[in-house]
Amino acid sequence: MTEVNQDIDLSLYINQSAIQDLGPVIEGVQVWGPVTNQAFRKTFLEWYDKESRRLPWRESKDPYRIWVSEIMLQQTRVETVIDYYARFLSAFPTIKDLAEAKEDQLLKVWEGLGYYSRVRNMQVAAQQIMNDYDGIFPDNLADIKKLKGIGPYTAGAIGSIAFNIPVPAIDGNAMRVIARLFMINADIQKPANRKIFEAVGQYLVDPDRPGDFNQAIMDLGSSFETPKKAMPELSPLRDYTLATLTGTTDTYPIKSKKAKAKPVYYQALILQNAKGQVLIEKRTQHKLLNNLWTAPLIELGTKANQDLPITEKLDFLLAESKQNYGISPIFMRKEIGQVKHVFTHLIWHIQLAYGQLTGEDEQRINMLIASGEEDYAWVAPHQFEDYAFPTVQMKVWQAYENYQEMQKNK
DNA sequence: GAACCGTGGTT
DNA sequence: TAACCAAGGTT
Repeated sequence: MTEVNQDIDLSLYINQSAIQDLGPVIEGVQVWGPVTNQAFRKTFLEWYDKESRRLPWRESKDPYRIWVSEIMLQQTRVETVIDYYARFLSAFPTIKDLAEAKEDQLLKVWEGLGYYSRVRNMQVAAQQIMNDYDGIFPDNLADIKKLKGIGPYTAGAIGSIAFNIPVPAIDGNAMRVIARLFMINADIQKPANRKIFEAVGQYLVDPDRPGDFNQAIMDLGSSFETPKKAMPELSPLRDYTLATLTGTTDTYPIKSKKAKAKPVYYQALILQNAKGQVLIEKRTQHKLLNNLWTAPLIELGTKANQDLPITEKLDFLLAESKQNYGISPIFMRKEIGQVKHVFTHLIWHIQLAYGQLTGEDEQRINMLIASGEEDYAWVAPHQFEDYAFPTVQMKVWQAYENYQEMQKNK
């Protein structure tokens, strides 16, 4: 089989770098030998001991705390996580608290952090721990991997950090660092290629200090070995990193492009009752933003039927609100603003329409709410603490507020 | 295995 | 500004 890093002949660098011996070929990757590996770990961990970042979740080895931090950090920046981390632990200090919490409360604490299934899965896992492991976080990799929301990376991270299990934690940082170490020509976007990095990572990881080793990779990946504008010549591993030795840092890792986000068009209904409260709806039965609250949304499709004249569009809205909500606002006179929100794979374009409800409409809605079967609620502006809103809805509130300000100034 | 699932910062 | 990116996992 052709080597994945055939572009480079490692043997040429022996004694021309920190590489001293040749090792095995692992998943097609020619790596350095045991002598170099020992020196590499020593250099790396000495750097980590001196230069590691001080982060809240590094103050404790409590597996629960490590777990919470690892879930929050998935696809999320360190600076963003810090505040959420403190608030989450304050709201749910133990696994038991998490297992017994109400979902609405969970989502409220997670509000704005995104990828909301993370916190739902975490609660399921907390319940698994209560039921299957007597409330004690499992201390072996096989059981850790059984927990909902914990995949190969997170299992490795928790296992190595909290329990000193000698395994790698292969995330984006690790794949980038390892790809540059050995000039690995494998597309890190393809799931099948992750086994290459796991195998090489397993070879590299320090068996005595796996947690520190894995966190050292995180720190390196966020300092000198960043995706863009890397400063490889300042890295403690510069003499071990083949991409640095050959000036090819920007070539690695190889990564194919993702699909572009597609537009979807919506109308948001800002429906006011006599008290000036606005109707909101819980997104049950959805996958995106499930169980979070938004203004009633009417999907118009993937094409802007923006070409419709306003009057026709508003007639359409009246028909839709009658059909979807059983109501006919006495006036839905115009579009009062617009919101654009970008998700990973979707772009929402939302037009806001304002309507005042008749007493009859309001009564009908109130009966729905009182019956407990429909997920509607009235909220006063700036009195939102009881409901979890996604960021897109916060933008809708902002647009509505802007409209009200404009009216006031007229 | 590809598509899905959020948000905010950087380039 | 559009594209890319960040300590991924589930379906």
